[in-house]
Amino acid sequence: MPELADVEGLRSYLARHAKGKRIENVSVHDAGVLRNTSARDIGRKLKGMRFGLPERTGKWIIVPADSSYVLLHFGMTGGLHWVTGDEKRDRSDRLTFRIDGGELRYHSQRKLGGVWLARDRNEVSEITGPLGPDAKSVRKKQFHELIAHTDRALKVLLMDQQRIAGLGNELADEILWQARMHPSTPASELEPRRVDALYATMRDVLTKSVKRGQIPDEPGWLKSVRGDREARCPRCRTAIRKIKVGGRTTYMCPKCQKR
DNA sequence: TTGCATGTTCCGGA
DNA sequence: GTCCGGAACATGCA
Repeated sequence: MPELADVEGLRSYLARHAKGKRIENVSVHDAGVLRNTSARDIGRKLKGMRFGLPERTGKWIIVPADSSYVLLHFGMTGGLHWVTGDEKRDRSDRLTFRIDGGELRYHSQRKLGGVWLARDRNEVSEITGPLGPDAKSVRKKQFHELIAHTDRALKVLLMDQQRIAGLGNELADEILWQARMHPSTPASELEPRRVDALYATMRDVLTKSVKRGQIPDEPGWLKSVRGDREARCPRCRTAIRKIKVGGRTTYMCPKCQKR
């Protein structure tokens, strides 16, 4: 679930329910998601603090809590759940922030993401590591610079967080399918006009996906056939091919996406 | 039972 | 230094 669009959805969900509210306590149900803190430490540091406006960079959510920051990453499975009643905890709920009026639960099935604490902006960037400009807001000129000068596969570049932050396996496939470009195309082969087209498609896919908080699972979207046993291209009905690019399973249409 | 999964990092080799 | 493939992390599902 969590690529740029999903994470942006989680960010606004968090803002809607937790912004400005005081943290009463933090319960850790599975310390396996704590990355640079402990159950005791996170409780001690956050108790009494107020959540500020959460930000998103790439697939990270950074939430100010008074003078410090909470960083959330969701790996391949994970999310947030706001609970106001006495709803029973799910087995994948790993941590709960009890705040004014309810509980914000961080859940993650596979625990590939996690929760970090940072004291300042410097520590925040040490934790996230180097990130390129966010895919949602990168400018066209900068996109050209990022795509040029390398023979690496387009899909690999799009997913490289150090280059452009936020795109994952599904968004990269969706963008390349909509742009009708083969995922293995060496970036340097793209003429400037094609880079423009790729940029425009990326913007369009992201705008529509962010609006829904996920890639639209609708006719006309590659996402709608992802996982189907005998997936067919939503455009031309050709059998979708599954190949490996950059080590990841890649859905593509051999007819629409020529090299 | 085996393979695969929306992410990231580390390691060895070319 | 660059790039690639594979393994690892932990868990559930087909």
